[in-house]
Amino acid sequence: MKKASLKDIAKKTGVSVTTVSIVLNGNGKERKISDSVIAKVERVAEKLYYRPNQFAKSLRTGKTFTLGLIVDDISNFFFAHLSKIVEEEADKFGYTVMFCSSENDEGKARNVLKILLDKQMDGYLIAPTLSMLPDVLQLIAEKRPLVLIDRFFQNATASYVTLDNYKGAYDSVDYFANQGYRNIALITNETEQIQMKERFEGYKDALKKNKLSFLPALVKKVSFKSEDEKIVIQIEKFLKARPDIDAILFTSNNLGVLGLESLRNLGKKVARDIGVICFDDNDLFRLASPGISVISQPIKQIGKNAIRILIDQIENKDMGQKHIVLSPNLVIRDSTPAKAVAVSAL
Amino acid sequence: MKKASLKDIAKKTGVSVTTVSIVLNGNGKERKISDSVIAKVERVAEKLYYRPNQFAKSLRTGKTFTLGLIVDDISNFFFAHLSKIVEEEADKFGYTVMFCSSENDEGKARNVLKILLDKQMDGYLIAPTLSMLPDVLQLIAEKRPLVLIDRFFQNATASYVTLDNYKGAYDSVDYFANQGYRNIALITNETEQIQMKERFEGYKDALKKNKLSFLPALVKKVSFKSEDEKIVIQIEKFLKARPDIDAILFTSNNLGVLGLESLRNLGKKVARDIGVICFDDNDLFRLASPGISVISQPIKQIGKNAIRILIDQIENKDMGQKHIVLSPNLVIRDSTPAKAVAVSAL
DNA sequence: AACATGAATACAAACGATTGCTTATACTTC
DNA sequence: GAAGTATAAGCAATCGTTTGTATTCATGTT
Repeated sequence: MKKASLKDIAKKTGVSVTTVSIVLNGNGKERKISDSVIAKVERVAEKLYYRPNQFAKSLRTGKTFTLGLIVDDISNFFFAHLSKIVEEEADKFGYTVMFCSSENDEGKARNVLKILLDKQMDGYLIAPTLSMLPDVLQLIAEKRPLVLIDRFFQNATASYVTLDNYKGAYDSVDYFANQGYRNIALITNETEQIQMKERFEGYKDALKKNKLSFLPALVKKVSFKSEDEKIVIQIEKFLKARPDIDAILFTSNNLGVLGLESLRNLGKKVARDIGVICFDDNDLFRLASPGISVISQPIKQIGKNAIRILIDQIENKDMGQKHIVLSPNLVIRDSTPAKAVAVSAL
Repeated sequence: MKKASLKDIAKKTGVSVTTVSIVLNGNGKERKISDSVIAKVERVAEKLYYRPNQFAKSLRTGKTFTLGLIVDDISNFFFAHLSKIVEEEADKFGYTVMFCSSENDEGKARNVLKILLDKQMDGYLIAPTLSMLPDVLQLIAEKRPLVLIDRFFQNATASYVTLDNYKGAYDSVDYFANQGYRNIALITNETEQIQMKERFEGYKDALKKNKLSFLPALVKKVSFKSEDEKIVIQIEKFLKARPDIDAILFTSNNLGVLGLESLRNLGKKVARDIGVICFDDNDLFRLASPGISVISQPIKQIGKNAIRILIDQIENKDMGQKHIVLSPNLVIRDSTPAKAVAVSAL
C-alpha cells in the first residue's frame, strides 16, 4: 500500500486538507475545529498509518530537525564517543544527527561537507580539516548555524568548543620533567591544524620552563599519506635514530596506539625503558599494563556545550560568537614513573 | 545572502526555469540547449553559489540518496568500524549515510527507528534489537529496501548479513579444550538476541564434543540495566564464586574489556591464571600484554555485502531475500597458552 | 506556397505540506 | 431586523524542483 497523504485523509473524512493539517498538528482545539471532526480525522489518520512527508514539510517550513556532524574518523575512540554524546544531547532537543567522517583525507573531506551542505540540515557541528575552510566560510556567510569542535580556524568568525591543547601538552611535559625525564620526544602528525600547533607550542614552552633545550630532532611529524611508509615503521625509525629518548608525548590517540605497537616491536618496555603520555584516553590505555598516562578530554562537556550553542543559534537566533576552551585532565597511570636520580646528585 | 533558487538563475539569465533545470542537471547537450545558453546558465549558477534544494528535489523525485544505519552503540569498536566501512561503500554508489545508535535501550531504539522512518531514506541498514520487530515488519510490509546486519529475526522475511556465531563460539571452546582447559566459563549478556543464542549453542556443543559437561553455573548472563550493579562488579562476583574457572569466553568486545578490568581487580593474571577469548577484535586486545585471543569479525566484508545488497534493492528492485553468513576468524594470541599437563598423566 | 521537420526553449502541473485570508453559518444585541 | 461577532471550516498560494507537453521559429522538401 502506498503512503497516505493529507489529501487521502481529507477525501476519506470529507473535510478539507487544511482542516486535516490543523488537526494532525495538534492545533484543532485552538483553531476551534469541532470535536467530532477532530476525532474522525485522527481515526482515519491512524487507520491509514499516516506519516507526514518530511520533504514537503521541510520545503514549506524550512526546518529539518536534523543536525550534521562531520568528524575525521568515526572509528577513532575520541570521535566515536563524542558522536554518542552529541547524539544523546541532540535527541533531548528533538533533533537527529546525521554524520559523516571525512577520513582525514583532504580530498574527501571537502566532498563530504558539500554533500552535507546540500542536505540542508538545521545546523552543523564540524571538526574541520584545513581544506574545509572555504566551505566553512561559506556557511558563515550564509549565517547558517555552525559550531566547530576540537579545532577551529583563527580567521573564521565561528563559535567553537575545544580543549586547551596548549595546557595539555605543557602539563604533560612539565610532569615528565618533574619526574626526571630529560629527553622528551614529541610524536605528532603532519597537519597544520590549529590544535596540533598549540600542542607543539605547549611542548616547547614547558621544555623552556624546565630549562631543557628544544631539539627539532626530538620531534617526529608522522605522515598519514597512504603512499608513505606505514606509521608504525615511521615511528620505529624515529625511535631507533634517537636511542637517548626517555619519554614520548603522543599528540593523538591513534598515534599513541601505533606508537605502543612500535615500542613493542623494538622491544622497549613502557615505564621501564621509556615514559609515555598520550592525548585522549581509551580502553587500551586504561587497561594496558602498565597503564598509560593520558591527557583526557572532557568529551561529555565538549558535546554538551557544542549542542547547547548550536541549538541556541538555531532556535534563539543567537549568533553571537562563543568560544569555549575546556581544561584537559592529566591522568597519571604507570607509564610515567619517576626516574631514578643519578647517584652523583645525592 | 539568501540561497539562490532556479528561479533566481532564470531571472538573471533571461531563460526559463525549465531550461536552467535541464542545464544544471547536465542534460543541456542532449536536450539541444544552445551552447551559449548553457554557458551563461552555468556561469550565473556558479556566481550565485547555487545549490539545489534537496527537499524540493526529493519531493518531486522521491529519491534522497541517503541511507539509514541503526546500530546499538556507535562508540563500540565493532560498530564504529562497521559504520566507517558502510559509509565508504555507500559513498562509492553516491549515497550518504545517516546514523543513529539505539543505545541498546529498548525504549529508545524504537523511537530512533520511528524518526528514521519518518526521514524517508532510500534504504535501511539495521542491527536490530528485539523491540524493533514491529517496525521492521512494517518496513518489510511497505517493501522498503532493508538489510539487517549482525543479527536478524527468524520470522521476518528480510535480507541479512551476519557472522557464523555458532562457529565462532564452537571453535573457541574447542580450542580451549585442546589447550587443556577444563572449566570453561561463558560470559554473555542477558538479551535474547539471536546472535547471543547461537554463541551459547556453539559453546554448549563444543563442550559436549570434548566430553566436558555443561554447567549452568559456569555461564554468567550480565545485566546491562542501569539500575543493576556495575558490570565489572557483576563479573567479579561471578568469578569469585567459581575460583575453579580456568578459561573464559566473552561474547562481546564490551564484555571482554570490562572482564579484563574485573580480572585485574581480582589480581588474576590472564594467561598465567586464566585463559581468555573474546568476540570481536580491538586495539586493546591486539596490543595488551599478554595479547588477547579473539574471534574477529570480517567487518569489511559485512559492510560491503550489506551495502551491495541494499543498493541492489534500491536501484535494481531486486527484493529477493539474501542471507549471507560470514565465517569468523579465530586469532590466537597469548591469552590462551597450553595448560601444563598434570604430572600423573605422564 | 504549403507543409513537415527539427532545434531551442517555455508553460504549467505536480510532489505534499503549511498558512494567511475568506467565507458561511449561527447567535447576540440593540 | 440590521449589524456585529463568534464559530467552524475551506480556498488558494507557496516552498523549489522536475518533466510531459506545448510553442516558436527557421530550415528543408515537394
